[in-house]
Amino acid sequence: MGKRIGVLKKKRKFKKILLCDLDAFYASVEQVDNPVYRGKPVIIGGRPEARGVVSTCSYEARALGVRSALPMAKAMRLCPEGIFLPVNMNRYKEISRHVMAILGSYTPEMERVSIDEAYLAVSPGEGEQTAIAIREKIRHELGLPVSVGVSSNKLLAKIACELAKPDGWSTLWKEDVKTRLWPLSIRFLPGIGPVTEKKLNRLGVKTIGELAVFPLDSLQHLLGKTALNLHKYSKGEDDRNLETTPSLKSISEETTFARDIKDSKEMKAALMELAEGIGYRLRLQKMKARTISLKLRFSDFRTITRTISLTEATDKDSMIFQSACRLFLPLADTFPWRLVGIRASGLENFTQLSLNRGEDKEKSVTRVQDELRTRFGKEVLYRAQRLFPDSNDNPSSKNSFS
DNA sequence: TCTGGGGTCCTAGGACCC
DNA sequence: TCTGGGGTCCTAGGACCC
Repeated sequence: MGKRIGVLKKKRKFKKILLCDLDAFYASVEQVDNPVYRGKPVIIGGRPEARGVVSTCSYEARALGVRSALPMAKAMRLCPEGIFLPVNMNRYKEISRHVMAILGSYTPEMERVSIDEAYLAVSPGEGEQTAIAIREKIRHELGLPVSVGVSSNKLLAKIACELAKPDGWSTLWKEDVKTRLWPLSIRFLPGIGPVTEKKLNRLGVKTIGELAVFPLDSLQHLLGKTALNLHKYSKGEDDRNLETTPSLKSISEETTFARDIKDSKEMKAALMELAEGIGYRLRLQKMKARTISLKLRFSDFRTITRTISLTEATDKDSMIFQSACRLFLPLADTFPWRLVGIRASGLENFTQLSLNRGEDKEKSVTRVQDELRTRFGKEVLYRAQRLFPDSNDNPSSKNSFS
């Protein structure tokens, strides 16, 4: 009887899922801001002499073989006529806020995936019209191309968007799985990168269709827990919900030196800057971290991490710096170093209980510094610290490795 | 050709506790 | 004299994504 009721239950109308992804976002923003760049190979990235890589490039540059993560020096050889620009993150964030506001005006159910990408859930009848409207509105208000995929779940929406790029939109439904999903390379599935692709290729699995008919138990042997998800994906199944309010799990900053360094003093200065950056962002988020990790990359590109759990969560620059130094100490003679990073995890929300009256000197100095940083940026803060070194006498700066 | 930065999630071993 | 089993936390490394 119970089963019978289940069968009779009114069939649920499922929402449509849209994935909106701005095309070559940073490069497109630069082309909108500077019309002379339009139709030309625009390449955004770090300085080649500082070992920078390509962040994003316009489709004109892609046609010449330039790709994200390519070393800038190589991009310059591939594309000597290219327009090479530094990353102007503040500008991209500003545009991103505008884009997200437009997307949010179509539905409250939105998951922001990154600076240039978001999932939307809309009523069953509104998928295609919304895709068209969004593309027109973003083009009209901001001049930016955006691709949109429409389907019944995140996976198919994502792949539909991928297939629609650049500057298009498309759908990909469950009934299209065999004809349109299965012929695609397994690299279209989220979670399959170069390593997993190679593993699967060795088993003779190259397309999503081949993955779908591959025995699940052999797949689990090879890939563990992810096998089950991939197997579902290969059949176009995906039950992930939209995460409309994702929680932050960690905050990290890292820096690659322009040249490998050997000097512990230089390392200390770098750690200090990273610790201050992370402390600032923790306080901005009103969070404290229970775990601090140090990341080192050596000149041969070998990378190690060291982690310490604190007895009490912290948002203090000095505590983050000290923890990083403690982790670094046993490694102080393992140079030369190429990269150093600090990560704060085990994040806890906290609400400030004490008012300014009760705060100690370090706290009040930090608060003033944070305000400077928020208003004028970190370069201005550092200049102020050099001009008024007294304001920089918080305990952290007295620490050293020995 | 010499390989960024900021994230998430998974695995696996060991410590520790009951 | 031989050696449990489960749960949780911590740590290190790696794959992947944008």
